[in-house]
Amino acid sequence: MRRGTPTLTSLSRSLAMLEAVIADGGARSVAAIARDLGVPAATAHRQIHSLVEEGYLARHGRGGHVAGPRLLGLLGRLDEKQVIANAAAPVLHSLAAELGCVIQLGTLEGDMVTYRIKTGQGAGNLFTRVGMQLEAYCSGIGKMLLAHLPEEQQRAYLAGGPFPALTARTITQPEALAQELERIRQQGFALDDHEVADDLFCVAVPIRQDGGRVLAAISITQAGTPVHSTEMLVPRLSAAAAEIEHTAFGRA
Amino acid sequence: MRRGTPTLTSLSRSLAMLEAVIADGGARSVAAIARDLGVPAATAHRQIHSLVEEGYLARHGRGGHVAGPRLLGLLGRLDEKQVIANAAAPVLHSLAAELGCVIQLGTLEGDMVTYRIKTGQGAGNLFTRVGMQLEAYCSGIGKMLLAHLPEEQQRAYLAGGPFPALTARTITQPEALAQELERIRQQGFALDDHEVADDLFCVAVPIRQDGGRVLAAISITQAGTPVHSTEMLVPRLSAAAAEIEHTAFGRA
DNA sequence: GCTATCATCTCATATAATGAGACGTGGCAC
DNA sequence: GTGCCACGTCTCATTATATGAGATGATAGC
Repeated sequence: MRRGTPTLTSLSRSLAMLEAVIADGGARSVAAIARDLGVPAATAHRQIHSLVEEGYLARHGRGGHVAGPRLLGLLGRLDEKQVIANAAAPVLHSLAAELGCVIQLGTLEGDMVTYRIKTGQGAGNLFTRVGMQLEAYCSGIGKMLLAHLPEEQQRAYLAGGPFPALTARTITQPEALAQELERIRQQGFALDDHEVADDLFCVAVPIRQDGGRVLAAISITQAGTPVHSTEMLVPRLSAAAAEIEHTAFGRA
Repeated sequence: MRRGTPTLTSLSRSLAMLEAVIADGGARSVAAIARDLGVPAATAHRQIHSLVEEGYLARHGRGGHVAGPRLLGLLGRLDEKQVIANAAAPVLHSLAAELGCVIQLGTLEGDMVTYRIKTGQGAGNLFTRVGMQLEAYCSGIGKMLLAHLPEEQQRAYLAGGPFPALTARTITQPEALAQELERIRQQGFALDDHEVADDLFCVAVPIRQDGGRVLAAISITQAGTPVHSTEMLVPRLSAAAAEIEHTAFGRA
């Protein structure tokens, strides 16, 4: 197993077998796959049987195989947005530790923001939890995501109020919200200026795919008197976003 | 490795490791994962290293790991539509063999139908090939998929003509096509009555997710004088569709 | 500068994967 | 009906491969 040597582990053989079975949509017989891969039929049968037992493949009809529940489950967690979350997790963890703030990552599902990552300390009564869904109009992440909705959907959202006030500063008027979204789109970051809770202040920036579609947003939340300025936070967040985008979508 | 014995293969260990790493979004250290899984640190390191070499994981920053390019590639081939194609392949193969016809599965990407499966014999000059993209307005699969577009998009499609005639029977008028789509939606199947080629006749039914969204369609093509009646084909196709839906979306 | 934690490497050992062959089965042609 | 062929399954001796303890190097925290 020296470096550079084309390794020959049982794992690589099994994964190659898995992909070979998946590749043809489950139609070809095991024997045919075995021939293609140049492995003995008995070996191919044993490997595929193991993959079926593991739930990574599932038998279907006569000799066919399709992706199994465990593989689908694994990949389900890796949809586009989850890919971002996976790429983001380590970046956000270290940034949160460095700044001593809570950092969150959220995505828009329908009208609601889903919080997928929450890391760091220092925003005592921030009530969000990973997996929680919140209305979009009042949070930094939510407004950022709304700001980049297709025009059609954004109009529909704005028409779909009401937008109850959570604090005295919550934006409750559709017109004001529309202006705010426009401003957010232009300046590239969103502020939650005590709009969701009286002592919380938050800055959010978008995560983009290939510089285009906004699929997620990340935010830093500070409680009470802010210790970091917006001017300092935006570039830091943007740098983190760039790193996340690169990890999630760049060449591996 | 007797039957029933909780097998302890190196494959299962590696897959468990893969999932453990993915599960936490790549944040936890290898040592932490090793403790959680109760395996020696050296083993965990070696396994993860192998997975990285295989391209199923990728290192990220300090000690973090995220999904690797090969795993993401697997995901790409297994998106929603591809999941259907995988589930459908064995069903369609046997049905095609049984009926002695060509059976195809297609999905709509933009304005074009992508043919993902083509199986069976007996439609000599049917020129489609797997992976080929064709205009939607003239084929059974295409019309079925158009019929279940959101109203907005369907209107846009109909306004986006022209629809060149491929045969004397091709529907070329937007109004006529709109009526045809409405009829298809109501009767639950689509006919291609020599609209795409002079001697081809085809019946198509939809594949639905949870009884709702139409994500794909399957069709039987007959050349020359049909040997099977539409009345006989529709239930057979529908049964196949039901089986595919169950495999793709039902409990595994 | 010291210590604790983590990552990496080596190596003897035991385990698990391998592949040839034999057997059972189903489909198909004649 | 009969024989043939391709496929799936099982066994078993052999060998390759994964394993885990421990030693070493690298890093962060105190």
